[in-house]
Amino acid sequence: MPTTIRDLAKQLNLSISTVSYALNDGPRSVPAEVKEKVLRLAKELDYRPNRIARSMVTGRTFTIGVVPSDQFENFILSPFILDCMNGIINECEKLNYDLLLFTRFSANEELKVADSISDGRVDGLIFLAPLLGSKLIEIAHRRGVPLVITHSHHGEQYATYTTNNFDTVSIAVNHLVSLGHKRIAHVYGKQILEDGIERRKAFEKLAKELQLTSPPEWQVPGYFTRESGYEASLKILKSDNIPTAFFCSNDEMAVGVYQAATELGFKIPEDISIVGVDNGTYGSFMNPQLTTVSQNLYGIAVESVRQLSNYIENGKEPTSRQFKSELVVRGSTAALVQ
Amino acid sequence: MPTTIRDLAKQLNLSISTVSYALNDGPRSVPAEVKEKVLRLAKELDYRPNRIARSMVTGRTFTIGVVPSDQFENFILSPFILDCMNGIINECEKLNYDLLLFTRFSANEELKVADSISDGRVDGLIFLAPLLGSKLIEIAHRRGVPLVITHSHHGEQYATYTTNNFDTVSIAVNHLVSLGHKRIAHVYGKQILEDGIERRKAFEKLAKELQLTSPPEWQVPGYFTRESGYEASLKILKSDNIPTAFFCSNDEMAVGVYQAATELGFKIPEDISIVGVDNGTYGSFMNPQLTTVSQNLYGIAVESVRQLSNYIENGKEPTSRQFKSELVVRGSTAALVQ
DNA sequence: TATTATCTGCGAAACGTTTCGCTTCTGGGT
DNA sequence: ACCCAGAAGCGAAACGTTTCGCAGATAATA
Repeated sequence: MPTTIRDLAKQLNLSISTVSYALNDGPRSVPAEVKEKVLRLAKELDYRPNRIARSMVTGRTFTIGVVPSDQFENFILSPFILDCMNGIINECEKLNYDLLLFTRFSANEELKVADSISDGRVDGLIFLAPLLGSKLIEIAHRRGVPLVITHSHHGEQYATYTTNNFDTVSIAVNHLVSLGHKRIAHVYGKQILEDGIERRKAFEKLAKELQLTSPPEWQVPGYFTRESGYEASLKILKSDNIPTAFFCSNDEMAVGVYQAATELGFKIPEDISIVGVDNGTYGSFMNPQLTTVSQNLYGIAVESVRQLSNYIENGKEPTSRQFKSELVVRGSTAALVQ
Repeated sequence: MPTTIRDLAKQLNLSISTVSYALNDGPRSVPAEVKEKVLRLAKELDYRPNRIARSMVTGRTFTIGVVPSDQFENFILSPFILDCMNGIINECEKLNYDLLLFTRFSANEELKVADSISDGRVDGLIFLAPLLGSKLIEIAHRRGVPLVITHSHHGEQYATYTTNNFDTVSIAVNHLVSLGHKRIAHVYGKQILEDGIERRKAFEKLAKELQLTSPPEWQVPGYFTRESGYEASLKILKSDNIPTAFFCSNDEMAVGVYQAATELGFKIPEDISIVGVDNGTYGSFMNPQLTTVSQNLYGIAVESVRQLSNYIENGKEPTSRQFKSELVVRGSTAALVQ
């Protein structure tokens, strides 16, 4: 059995409270020699406070919970999630939080998950790009768990950290247009995620405004995964009506388009230009490197942790923020040659 | 304030213990109607047991801690770590554990980290490819925390889940040799990780045995990162003595070599063959796709979680296992044409 | 009928902390 | 000499559970 504070008190003929004050440097003072005695014995007996017991009385756990969106197997493999996680982890390290990763996110156990995320183990929650219909947020909120949301809104009452999807798409499409492209296909993402829906709408709007050639059969559904990008673009590329450029709602799908295009003998960017969204790590691995719209996933993650922490520690209400997207021109886009 | 078991007991004029038995279906029986009454009120008042309090008395947290190796910034971005984490997460979900990700892994705080990982918040620990000199394992072990180690040994007394590095390297090198390559460079990995050291030794041994041409200036140091692979290979590729193939101690560095080679106008695999290790997700994104030695990172992760869990739940001592590596031939290697 | 088992249910201890209220002692200021 | 502030220290409550030991009632066994 590990040493407890009681063991220390007994061996030193001190009360538990005095030992506690000595160990924690407060909230009451103890004479220097007593403190020293206590610390020495603590070290000798390899004492370390039981965090569970401490949490029990203080109500604090110094742990932040990360809730991935449900129905999202292997979510950690998604470069999008990855960059988010990286920001969260690094900022948590700075602010001295550990991270609890909830694993039971299967769709059919929503209530169990709801209990799991609000059972006192965390000081606050970060919802990572939650699905649109998810009730978890509302439940956690009602139960008084501090929370912030990244990459989605879910109502005015929540603090959200997002980008403006219309701007994002606009940046990508205008880049293509400025290179002379008018015939642009869109591989859109999951339609149960805010980003997926909004970007699709944005592209439709822009296509009209900019008078692009982009018939319905060039609007193809992906699921924000490489495979889906591959499948979706394959259909278009095998048809007899081929666009000169692809706008992909995220980088992963863009990678799939690369693959499809390359397999069919198209050269990137000579035959086909491709733009993605996210500026994930993968993109720069490609050859040619992927042109993309950077979402500052890292910064968004950092900010959401900061605000959550500030609420937990100081009660300062987190305020929503929308981040700017930014064009990252690399090798997968080129001027159209007629 | 959330509803407590005491609230339920008071409202129902029952004792706390009876309510507890009703809620937990044991360890003592309660009449059906009482149980129903309790469950109904529990639902009505949105009662959910405080997990901290439960842990306090049971000593169980149903949480497994993941300890990344120290001095490893942005570790989650490493595809190697990623695949490990993915296996861990998925298996934890199956076995109903949540995951605590320790964040304070800065080198200069080893003792703090040591306390952090052994303060009662987890039922067991997984050490993810720990550094060779790390004292954390020994400390945690001494303190009685159940633990397993992946991708490293650290002494007979620990349960470890690894691959045979000599075999791994041998598979890669023999593949190259079978294609006619004799002039092979090696971008080796971090020399504070067991994998880095062992693979380097293995390559040296094999180079001798197979009478390869691989002068010292072709043994270049990388740090298991893409950047380091790029830098390391650049030197070789810019010299006037160019190998026909590169063996890279992991996929990430191989990606760096791709980049360097491509920039300098070498064609893969026509001019230069490249083999990596790990079979990480990235490799299949490359063009041509990377030939690699698969390490079954996922399986290793799954097994380590299983064994750890089996020890926690049933006291069954975890037993070390060594996993087989496997050649995955893709597009980055080709027969040597002279 | 007497004895023993089973069912109900309660009270209280225990887990390991933090912290409040209280008492006693010391020393400085009038 | 007296008062009061502050220091030093102790005991106990509190956090919210689980579970043990007991006791009384009811049912089963001989």
